[in-house]
Amino acid sequence: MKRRSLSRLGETEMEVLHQVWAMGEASVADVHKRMLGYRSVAYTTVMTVMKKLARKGFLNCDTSGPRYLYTAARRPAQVRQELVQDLLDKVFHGSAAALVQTLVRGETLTAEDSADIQKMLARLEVEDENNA
Amino acid sequence: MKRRSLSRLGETEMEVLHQVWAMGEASVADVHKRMLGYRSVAYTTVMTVMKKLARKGFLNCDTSGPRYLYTAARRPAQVRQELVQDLLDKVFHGSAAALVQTLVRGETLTAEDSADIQKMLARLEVEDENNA
DNA sequence: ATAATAGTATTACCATGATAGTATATAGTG
DNA sequence: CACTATATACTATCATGGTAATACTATTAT
Repeated sequence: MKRRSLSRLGETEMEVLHQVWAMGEASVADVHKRMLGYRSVAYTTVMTVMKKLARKGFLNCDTSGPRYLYTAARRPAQVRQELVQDLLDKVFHGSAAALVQTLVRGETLTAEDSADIQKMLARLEVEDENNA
Repeated sequence: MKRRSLSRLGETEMEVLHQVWAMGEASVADVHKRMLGYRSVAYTTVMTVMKKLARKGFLNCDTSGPRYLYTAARRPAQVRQELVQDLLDKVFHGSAAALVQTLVRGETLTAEDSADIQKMLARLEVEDENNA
């Protein structure tokens, strides 16, 4: 079976990952409680998902204490990067410009987004010049 | 249980969809032949995927002729838009700027990409002014 | 008309994601 | 030290995506 992109994450998995990232260190109970704030889910479901995330290398689990404590095993930025790359390849054949164009046309960009992005690109160009 | 995965479209599904978009109108054989150009896949696999895409509303199927002809049921731009929105929500909590920042930091942007994007944003601002 | 060909329908298997019930271990408390 | 509250382990169900073999049907060439 073709084990494609290791960064295959389901919706709930992503959700849980976000919670752990946000808390830095979390038990199953911690994550469960936070998730109950906006939707219903069983404690055991969260547990299963966290275990899967650990098996896949997204989380580390410290089992030395009375309750297991999970922490991020990989840098969030890195994980996000891979997810974006995935979409980029699959949907836009690798063209980042095409992706941004979709954002522009979809009216998903706020004025602030636009300004922020321009700032980032400007900075990027300065760096390029320095490296050249 | 309609929880779709992060992309709501599988990899092969996306691949096939791209082929149909590229050809405008295509039979299973057409798509299959093109796919064989870069990877091996069974004819029946392509057929099954196309049928699934039709059931999900991404493709229309004209069964009147001797062979079924599939066409896009929804505008590609629209579909891409949704896929990006999905990633935006799930991974970046809706922040387009954060997404682009990931692109920038991941060195996925070529100089042309950067230039293209700036052009798009500039155009966008002009439009905003006109609408204001 | 019949056989070969080409196309579609049916069916199925496996992996994995989403969800959760039940069983077991363990830490505090009286 | 036994008891209960809680956490984890095990297991199960269901949906869907990827893959494809096999069976059926229609077109075409002889």
